[in-house]
Amino acid sequence: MILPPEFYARDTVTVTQDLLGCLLVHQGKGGTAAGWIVEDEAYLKGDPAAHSYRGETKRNRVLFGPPGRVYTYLIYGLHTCVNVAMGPVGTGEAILIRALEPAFGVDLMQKRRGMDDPLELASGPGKLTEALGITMDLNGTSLCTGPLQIWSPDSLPDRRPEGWPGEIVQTTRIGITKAADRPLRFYLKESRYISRR
DNA sequence: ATCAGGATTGGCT
DNA sequence: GCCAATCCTGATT
Repeated sequence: MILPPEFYARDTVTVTQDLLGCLLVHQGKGGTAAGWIVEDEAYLKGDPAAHSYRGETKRNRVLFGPPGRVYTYLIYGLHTCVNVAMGPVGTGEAILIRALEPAFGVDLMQKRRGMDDPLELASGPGKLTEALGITMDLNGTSLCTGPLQIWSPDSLPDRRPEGWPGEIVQTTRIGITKAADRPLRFYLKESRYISRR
């Protein structure tokens, strides 16, 4: 089943861990594709590394809306990254989804990425958006009612992500310069589908 | 109006 | 390991 609004209306770090093993599904142009979430990061209130740190702007305004909405942004003029807006209205917290294990629509993901290796299809924040066809027009849509959704792994008992349920590893976040020491990155220890750098 | 820099990736040394 | 690609946003002049 699709994760309900109540799932997101909880502590951000808790939800960041609970999202591991859940299925990110996108019903987009060209078809549907999905992957298990195996790596993600939390960006909190008062966090210098968070896009919301300097207050609300045109770009980050969905972060300050209700939890459970999609926040997308363009990085390095090349790649789209996808987040879940978190915290009560006005808080501006977020969860960055960093890596997926391909699960459904793998052929479509391969076509979009222009490569075959399942280990490389969605093992990074820019890779996974390309593989699922996630673009900036999804910014602000609801994960509970929109074309991009997150499903509970318990509702799909026939297939399981590698290493789930299992040990969750917590480390520092990747690719940031501010607040680089905060341990807010989480991933499934036994998964081979984690981002490299 | 201008400009520095970024929650990345892929290719080359 | 190093570096270019590529462009939008936010801060500054």
